[in-house]
Amino acid sequence: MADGRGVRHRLKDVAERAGVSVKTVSNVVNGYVHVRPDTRARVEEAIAELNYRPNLSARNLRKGRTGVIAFAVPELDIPYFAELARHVVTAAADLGWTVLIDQTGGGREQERVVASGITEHLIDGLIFSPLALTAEDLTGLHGTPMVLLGERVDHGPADHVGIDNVGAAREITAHLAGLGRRRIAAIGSQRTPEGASARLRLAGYAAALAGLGLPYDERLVAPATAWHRADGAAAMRALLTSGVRPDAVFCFNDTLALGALRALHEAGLRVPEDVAVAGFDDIEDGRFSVPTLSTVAPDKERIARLAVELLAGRIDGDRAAPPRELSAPWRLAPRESTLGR
Amino acid sequence: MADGRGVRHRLKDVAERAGVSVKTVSNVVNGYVHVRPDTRARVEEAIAELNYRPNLSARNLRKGRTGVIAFAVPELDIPYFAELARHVVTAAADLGWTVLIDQTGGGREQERVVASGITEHLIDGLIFSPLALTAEDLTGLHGTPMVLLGERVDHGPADHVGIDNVGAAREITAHLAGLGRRRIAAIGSQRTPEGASARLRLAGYAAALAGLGLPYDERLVAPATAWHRADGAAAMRALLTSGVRPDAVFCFNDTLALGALRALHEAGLRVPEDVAVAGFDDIEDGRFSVPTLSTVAPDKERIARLAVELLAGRIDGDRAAPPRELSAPWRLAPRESTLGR
DNA sequence: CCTGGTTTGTACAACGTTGTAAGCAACGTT
DNA sequence: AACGTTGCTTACAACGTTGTACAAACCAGG
Repeated sequence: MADGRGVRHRLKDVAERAGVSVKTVSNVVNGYVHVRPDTRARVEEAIAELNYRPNLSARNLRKGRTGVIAFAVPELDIPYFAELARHVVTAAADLGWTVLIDQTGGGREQERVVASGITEHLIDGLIFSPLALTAEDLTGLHGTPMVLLGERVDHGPADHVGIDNVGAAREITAHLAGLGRRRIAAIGSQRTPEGASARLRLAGYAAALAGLGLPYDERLVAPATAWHRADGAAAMRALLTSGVRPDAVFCFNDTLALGALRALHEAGLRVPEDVAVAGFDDIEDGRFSVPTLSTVAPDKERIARLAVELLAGRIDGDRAAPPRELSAPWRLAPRESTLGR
Repeated sequence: MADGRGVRHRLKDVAERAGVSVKTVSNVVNGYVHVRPDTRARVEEAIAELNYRPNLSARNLRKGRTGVIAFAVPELDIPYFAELARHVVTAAADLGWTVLIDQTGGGREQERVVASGITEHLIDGLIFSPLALTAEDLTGLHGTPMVLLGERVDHGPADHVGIDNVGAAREITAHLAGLGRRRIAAIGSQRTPEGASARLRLAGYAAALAGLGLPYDERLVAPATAWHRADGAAAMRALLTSGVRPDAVFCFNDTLALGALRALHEAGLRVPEDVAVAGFDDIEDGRFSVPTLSTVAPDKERIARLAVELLAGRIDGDRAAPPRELSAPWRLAPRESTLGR
């Protein structure tokens, strides 16, 4: 009869309607066992009639928990982060958490604000993929449990999930060399302290060359301040006009590689016949680009699940335990941009 | 001296340290004007020393507001939604709101759960981009202010922001015809009730043909259940093997178009010489694909801003006012996939 | 029919915050 | 000197929920 939709009701309203105490309704709502079946039925009926929904702010205040974790990324529309976000949301939902996604912009100050807990008390924990933050920015502020992703703050004061960047970069470089390429360029190096991933992938690249007895040629290493498509295209153009003529190029992520493909196309060069191209991240775009993109495929689902589980463990368990370092698997995904059709 | 990081402090702690009442601290925190400078200074010092942060759950409980709005999309890693999400987060931040991003999966039941307010009391409002939901699913449940995006629930019981799909589809089809193409195919039609955007874009396509005196050929209209790259590729392949040979194709979104590009490439056909391709959405990928993708570019930033402003208006103002329908501008973005290089 | 245990329900206080009403100075005006 | 005014501060109650402590009702076993 009474509908109640649109109006906010409280435990008290339900209690009055069912003729029981507020706490009994609370017990029903929370699945407490010792409630007589007929009482329970009456309460549930009242709940349904009033369309009662618990006030989460009040519950959170009382319990000291919100059931919300945040996932902070530099930018949401960078495909790698968007895909990762999807997996984090899914993994969190499986464990009963809601995810609040936070966009930092990637600046150090903004990231520091996020880390120091601007959203504190609204979230129980934070999964953080920083770009610019240093380990020092993090020491001392352990208000909220935190799990770090990416390579920026390796061995910092918080739990961390990453992959073996050096090994993966070495393998994909070796893959290019295995095709007979000898003048293998790299796109995406960064001199700034922010470039932790860049540093590791460059190290892997260099290690592969050394292992194969190939020279490390400075001129073949192109920097890229950001890792967007436009930066990849610009770096590729710079390589092509610089006189050195690579026969392969390892881009430190897939968007750089897609930009490089574009620049090679504009220059009238064939991929992979003239220049083989490889990326890193295995984003969806690379499976449908022309040509399809060879890449390193990190297990994003695993990364997300490990991060969520690690965080859940921190929230429920020992917050003082020493930081853990977990590594997710990856595999090589060779496609047309190196193998041809 | 006393650091206090890592420990949670309350107004009471700050008050004791500063030698004032709890309410005075609250007043300082909230920028209340009538606080003597020296008192304010003492309080601020205590706040800094204890690294005090307000408990948002408590504040929310007291104020009846959370300062959080939700943005619900089918999938986060669909580029269009990812880009839209970024704009929503940015627009919301400008107005002092935090955005909680919700992933529905696109199923009707899941969407209904989100709409009926599973997160109720945690959010002040909801921006919702439904795929499967019907207007009936929404009637009656106005617990939380809501703004709808997309074409699924046009003229429903809630505020709505969209673009002129029919007009945009007609224009881009006319653009293809203007290049001299006569056998213009369409990819992305849907017979299900979910396909509201599909229906409108198909109508625009048909209207353009009619206006130009071109025949509407059933065989040139390819269905696609989902609008991912793989579906676009499959639909294109089906068109090519069906015997009808289009000289242009209008895909109802950009990911379909990128898939179509891929399939055309595999079939050895040149774009745009043999087949011109156009999409819809103007996602970042299309600006770097080979060839770059001609498309309809909706003003996503405007859509996001309108939605946030509309929602903010509902939250602060009249919730009973009749639903508003707003339309965001769009423009044609012709690129290589129709113009060539 | 009492005894002692379990089951079922209740009253009260607390979580940390802010709105309300009111107190107390210090001031300038009659 | 008595009187509002204004500026600054405080005590108290409430927001809606759940944990604690306890009372009432129930059930067996003697």
